[in-house]
Amino acid sequence: MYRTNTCGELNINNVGQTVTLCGWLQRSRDLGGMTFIDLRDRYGITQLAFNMETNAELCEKARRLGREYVLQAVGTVIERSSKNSKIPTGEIEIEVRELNILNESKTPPFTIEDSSDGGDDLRMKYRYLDIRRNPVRCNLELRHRMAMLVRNYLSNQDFLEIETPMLIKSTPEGARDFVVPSRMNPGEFYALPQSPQQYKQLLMVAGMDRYFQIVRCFRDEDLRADRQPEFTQIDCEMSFAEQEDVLDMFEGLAKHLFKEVKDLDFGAFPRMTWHEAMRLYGSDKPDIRFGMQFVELNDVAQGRGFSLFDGAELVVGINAEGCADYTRKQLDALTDFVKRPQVGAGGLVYVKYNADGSFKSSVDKFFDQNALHAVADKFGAKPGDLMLILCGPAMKTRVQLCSLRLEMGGRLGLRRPDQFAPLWVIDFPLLEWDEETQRFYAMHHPFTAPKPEDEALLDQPDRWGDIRANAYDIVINGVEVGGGSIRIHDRVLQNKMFHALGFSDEKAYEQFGFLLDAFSYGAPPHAGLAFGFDRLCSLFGGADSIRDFIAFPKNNSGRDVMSCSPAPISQQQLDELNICVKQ
RNA sequence: GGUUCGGUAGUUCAGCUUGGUUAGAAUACAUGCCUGUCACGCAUGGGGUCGCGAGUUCGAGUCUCGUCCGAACCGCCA
Repeated sequence: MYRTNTCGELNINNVGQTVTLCGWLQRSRDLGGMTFIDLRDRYGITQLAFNMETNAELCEKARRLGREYVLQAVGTVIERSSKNSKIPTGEIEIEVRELNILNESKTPPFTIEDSSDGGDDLRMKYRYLDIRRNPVRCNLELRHRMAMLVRNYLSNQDFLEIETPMLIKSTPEGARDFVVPSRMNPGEFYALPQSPQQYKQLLMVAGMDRYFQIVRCFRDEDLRADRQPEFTQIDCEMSFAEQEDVLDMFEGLAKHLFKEVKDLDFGAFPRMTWHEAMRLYGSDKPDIRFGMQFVELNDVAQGRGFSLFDGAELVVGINAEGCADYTRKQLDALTDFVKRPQVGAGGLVYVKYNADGSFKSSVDKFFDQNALHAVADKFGAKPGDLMLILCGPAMKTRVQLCSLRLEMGGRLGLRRPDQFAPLWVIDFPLLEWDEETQRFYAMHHPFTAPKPEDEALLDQPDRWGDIRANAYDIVINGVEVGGGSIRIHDRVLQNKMFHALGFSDEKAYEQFGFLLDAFSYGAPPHAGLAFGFDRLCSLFGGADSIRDFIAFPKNNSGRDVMSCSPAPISQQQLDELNICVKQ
């Protein structure tokens, strides 16, 4: 037997016991006459004590060991003469009588400590060392715990976890597919699933009326801090369910997680239509931990001779409470922020509501004090507030102001990671016009059902952009953590949808024939939702990046810097696959 | 495809604005001393292709251009 106990569990009650511990050498302190070793495993740290007087040979052995050596120590649990209140095992130590070196270690390239001195790149290259660190280990433990909670919750609600294939057919809609060549079928390719969408709908046709799967999904698109080419979804589908049933069920799941993990209780999650979210926050995933809602100013801002305002489709702003004392330098920094290419605004108009009740703005030439007062009233601003205003094409300007709002929220400390503000965004548009290809695309996916009251608009091509979908996203702290929709189960409606997307009957059948066939054999009404599990974990873990909630993530360029993949394959492999690589 | 920031000791960084002697700090590492440490302490020591390439210059870590790598973001992500 390698060990009798872990390095995290022994305390004053175990004094006198003989134990065997295994772990890694975290740090050793050689005081000359005695040596202490902190032995670490994933459960904690226990101090090993060696004394020159009682066992000189063993003490000599202990002082020669290096960091991250793998050790096995046999000894007696004794009470420390000087205790350490900072760790759970701090009242005891092990008086070692036998010490075995299970393995040596090179000095690691960065310190295995909570605040490592290692940069991201280095940590990823030696990820197996990085995971020894508490913060990363805790993230992975959190992920495990949340996965268990999800499985238990859904299982208790009669959901079955059913695996779906990883090698599937490529579809042109949506994200780029990762493709896998088929050796036995020269010139043909599988795709890795972007989500198990069609299979879970087939499972509904198959009568498995409540399905879920914690499943890996793949999208060949550029990465971000919250986007990896392979990521994990909690993928769910229900038959005989209306939108209300789905929202209830998964709001329940979210609440269950909040309760179990964070001990937080929530009432009903607020709901906001997509149009409202865009109008008030300029985003379909608003961060409602703080207010600072958009105020539209066309009526008070236009007609005063300021051509930028007068010519704009929309004049819209936010009120930053208590920021009237912003200096010229701070205002310039905000202007620079909105003028960055990533935001793309032409400029920023400010109105300071000074503490003495007077106004100072960047448009004083066009707006007298009364006019500025009218603007301030529109915002409901108080003395001491700072109003920030953008103008231009409506949607574009809203999106720009959204960036500014989030920036201000960040500067003012209003986006606290320990605070959670969930909501549902509902009634998404069904179709989205794409300028580049001059056609409509499904905003969610081609099987999303329109709202029944908007269905008739599918017969009026000029109104396609106005059709609302029975689609919904769950948003927490400005993060889209999940989304879903009512699916189309009616063949006629599905055909209209394909028609709107510019699919001929033949093309639609070629792409989705198996699903359409299935739908002709008694498809039940069904609906579903998928959570981004990595995002959910990072949100609960209080981090902006999902990378440290994935054991072995890819870097910005989609590379695994540890294994050095992707990598070329041999000519023999290429030949077998009938693939010719362009030089 | 684009924008921004970064690349200097094993590691994290300073130095670059204003080019000029032997490129520093902390930490890690090594050696020695030290019997109650727990970020132990003290002393000594080794450790550098300043990402790479070209250019400007008497002289480049420092300035210019290119390139590679990393990070954040825009595009993209049904």
